[in-house]
Amino acid sequence: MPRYDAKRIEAHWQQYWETNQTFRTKDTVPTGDAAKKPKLYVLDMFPYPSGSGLHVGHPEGYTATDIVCRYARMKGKNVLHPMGWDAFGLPAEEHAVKTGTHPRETTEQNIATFKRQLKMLGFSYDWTRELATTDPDYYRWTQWIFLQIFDTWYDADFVWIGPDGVERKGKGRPISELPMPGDILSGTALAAGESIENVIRRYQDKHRLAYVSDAPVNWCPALGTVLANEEIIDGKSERGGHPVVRMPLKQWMLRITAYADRLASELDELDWSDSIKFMQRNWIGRSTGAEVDFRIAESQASGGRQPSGTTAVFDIWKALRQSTGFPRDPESDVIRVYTTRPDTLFGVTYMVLSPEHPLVQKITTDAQRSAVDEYIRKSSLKSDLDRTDLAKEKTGVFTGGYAINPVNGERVPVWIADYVLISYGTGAIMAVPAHDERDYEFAKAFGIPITQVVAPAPGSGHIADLENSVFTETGVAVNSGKYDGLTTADFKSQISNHLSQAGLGKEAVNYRLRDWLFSRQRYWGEPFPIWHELDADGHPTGLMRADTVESLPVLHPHMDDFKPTGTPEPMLAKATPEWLFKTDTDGVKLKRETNSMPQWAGSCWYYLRFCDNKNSASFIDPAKEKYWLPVDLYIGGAEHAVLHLLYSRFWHKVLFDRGHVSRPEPFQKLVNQGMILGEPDHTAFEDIETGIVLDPKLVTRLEIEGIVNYWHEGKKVAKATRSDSDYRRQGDVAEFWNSEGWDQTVPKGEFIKSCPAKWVESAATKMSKSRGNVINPDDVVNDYGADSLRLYEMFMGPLEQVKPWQMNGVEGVYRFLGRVWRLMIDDRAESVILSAAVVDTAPPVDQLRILHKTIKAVTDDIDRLAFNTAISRMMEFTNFMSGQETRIKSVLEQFILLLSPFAPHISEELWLALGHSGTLAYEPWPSYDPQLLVEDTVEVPVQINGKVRAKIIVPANSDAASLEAAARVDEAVQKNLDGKTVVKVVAVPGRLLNFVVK
RNA sequence: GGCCAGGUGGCGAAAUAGGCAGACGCACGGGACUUAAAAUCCCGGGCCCCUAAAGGGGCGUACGGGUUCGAUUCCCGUCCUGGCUACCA
Repeated sequence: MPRYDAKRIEAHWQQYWETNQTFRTKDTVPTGDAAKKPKLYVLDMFPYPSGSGLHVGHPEGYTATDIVCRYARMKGKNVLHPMGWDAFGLPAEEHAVKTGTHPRETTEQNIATFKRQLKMLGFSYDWTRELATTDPDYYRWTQWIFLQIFDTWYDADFVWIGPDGVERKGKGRPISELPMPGDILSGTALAAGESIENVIRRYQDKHRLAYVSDAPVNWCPALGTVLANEEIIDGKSERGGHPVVRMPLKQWMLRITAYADRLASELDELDWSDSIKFMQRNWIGRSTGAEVDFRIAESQASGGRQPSGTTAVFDIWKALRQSTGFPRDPESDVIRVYTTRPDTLFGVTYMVLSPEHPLVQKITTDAQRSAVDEYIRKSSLKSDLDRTDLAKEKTGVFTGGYAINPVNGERVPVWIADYVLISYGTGAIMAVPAHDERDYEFAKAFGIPITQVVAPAPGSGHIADLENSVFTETGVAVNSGKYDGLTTADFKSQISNHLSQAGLGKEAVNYRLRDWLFSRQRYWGEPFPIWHELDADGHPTGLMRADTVESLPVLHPHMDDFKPTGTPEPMLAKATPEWLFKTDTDGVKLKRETNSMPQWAGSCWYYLRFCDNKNSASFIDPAKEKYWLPVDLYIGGAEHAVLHLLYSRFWHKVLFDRGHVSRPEPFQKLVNQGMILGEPDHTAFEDIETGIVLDPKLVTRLEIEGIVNYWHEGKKVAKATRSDSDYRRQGDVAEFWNSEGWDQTVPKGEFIKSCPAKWVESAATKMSKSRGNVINPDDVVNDYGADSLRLYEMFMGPLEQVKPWQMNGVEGVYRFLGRVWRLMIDDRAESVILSAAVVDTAPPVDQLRILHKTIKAVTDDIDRLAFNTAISRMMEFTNFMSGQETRIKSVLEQFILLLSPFAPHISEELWLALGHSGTLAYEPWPSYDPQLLVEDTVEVPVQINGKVRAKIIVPANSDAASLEAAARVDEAVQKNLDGKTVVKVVAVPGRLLNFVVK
């Protein structure tokens, strides 16, 4: 009983916090004096409640935020710290396919497990704000936000002043404000049998931020759904690693590309790590360059070469081009390319169309047609994986066609090759083998000429050796007619101007980011609040109607059979006709959209709902949004650095443009915790003869008379180790225990002579079920308690760093808590009573001093999120106090307050034992007296030529002269200075003294 | 291949406006308590050399250079590890 009993203490205080609603945040926006309290919104990335329960990686970030929140409450802040569940997703549905259990049931069970585990760790969440993305009350508003996006178009030219006073361009605006082109207004766009209203609706549908597209998508048969580009890695599904095929399907897309510029540029104002910002910018992949038109040569038969050189080229072209000017139909007689290096136009020696390019058929000559068709067929069969595998070998086929280089009139051959992607830029490139790596490889492979047009800038140290390597640096133009001698930068801006004046090209911006494929074919996702109109025969007309806000949420239909359809037909298409069809008030027949939303949808806006999770009239009360947003601190894994954070920022910006939220960015400060790796396994053996690493699971351990022998498939492979009692290492040699004692030292990497296997030390790796190295938080809490788990995860190392688990480390912090306990509790008494060493008198200066040092250090460290060093400072305090005969109660009290954010349960218990009642959660955070941090005397190292030769104790405020004087009388210093000439003395008062001698 | 982050004892790590390298913890060794063990408490420790010991000397923050009175910290080059990204024109 009087010993530190984590289990009893933790159960008691968790009960106390729950009964007293200790961490409930007031549901109203504070007014009057309360409004003067600063607010702090601290958010964890909410977990997907998987069937396997909490992983030790989860509490890492959650403990960090919990420390910040508990600290902030004591600092007098109004804290919002919620938790919820990202609960839609495939696993529950896959489970339903296997067992017939409804996904909702599985989800609810998993949530219950997660919730129990989180409560067991004593996090100070306001559980009244709990939400799950699968709650109809929640996804009602997910559907509502979708309708907002559906109702919005992007006006790229709209100029407006942001809330920060900065002028911005481009804004999402209501679809009703979309300007109509002249032919619609004049009625000339009217097709036979179609009303003008429908023509307008079709035009609007094309411009919505949520639109239906027929483009090729990634269909994953194994998962029974299409996947976003972002969900595919090396041509396989991110989830499960299943193959993916590309096929054209009608799918919902969100026009995230419209926001690409703002998503990139508005990162600047955020307090995120550079690497995350970099990854987001990289993903958006903005590049600037030019689009240039190459006219297709009139006839392949005409051998008449256009005059070479730059003479009047632009004039010739002006005459040739049609009067429509540059922005014209790219499928006519020009090949439009995108390039970031318009300065290399004179170096174009061929062009490449992607195999899917619409001009391929038109340009291909009869002689080449069969070869071209064969190449197209082959590349369409290639999965993305094959394309990556063959990345080194360039392939392609000549079409037989030629195009005219607009700057010099040269005829250049047009090829097709799958290294040019239809989905980026214009799907066609001008190839400059001299100055582009890929073009260089291709030209070398097919014997295409290489023309140098950029020379290294004088003095740059670069050389251009085009026989053997490509030159991609910037430099000075050569072989470029009148542009010769211009630097790359000057050339770029001049040529862009000239091209655009001549109507041959224009400056252009391209993004790597593609529009977001937003539909899935699964059951367990939000249904779309959209209906498709049907004509009298029951065929879709292509026109859509949105559900009214009042009719939300669109609930899932009841289904007993969760087997995928095996085709791209969505699961919801198997619903009953009652769910699928209705006749609208105007008599039009409607069919429901049967796709569902991807898992990302719910997580795009949950941080908003936490502020106001019971609101049935609106997704969030604007006053609450204004008060709580932005999230002040957002902590989660780096795996969400790109997708989740990009998607939710996009949604937030749409909501902002439409006036539903007051700021353009949701997450002010973002921190990514580093992954916790599995404990390195010391039992691994490599067969000396074959070099094969043996599966530790197949190695049997047999202990005879203190010697551990290992057997693998009937063969003795090694003896010794796992436990440290029979293995030890000193420097580069290992020693093994055998019957004679410690064996002779053996060089590292070898093993005991008689053993046909050598020792292999395995590195720490990701925790995974297959490796069997998953640590279950339940076990840790059971053995050591929640406070120890929390403390250990914070003590392991810097929050953002990847670090391996070591169960011994938990033991260490557990011992620390035991020491703290015994510092003040009499552990031989029957009940929890203060130890006799604790006295309530005025503290001696040394106890006071270390207390105030600790207060400062811990406070600063929490502010920096440097929890590992904060804990080590508290350990130092404890070590010091353990050695004190009497410990002053007031000192211990202040210390307990410092400890409480880290180890709240034991702290509450000790606070109570120290004579307080109730919780310490809102006690004022200790402050320190700077006077007490100043020592009277300091020890200063004395260096001779940079080497420490002595240490002197001097008054803390000694100046340079008195430092030197004190050092010169020191015996060791004198000895070292003897017979030498002091050339120079460097004195840093309070820190160091250095004699430079000869 | 490109970009980013990092390389410090047996291990996790600490210390950078350039100033005593290795705090704190683990593991290890020695001791105390105990019939014994566990628990707890105390002491030790980067490596190498000299010394019986006290003590002293040398080398040390991946490697090679540089700047400086002084470099784990700044600069240049090399090697290695982790992460992201991979034909984005």
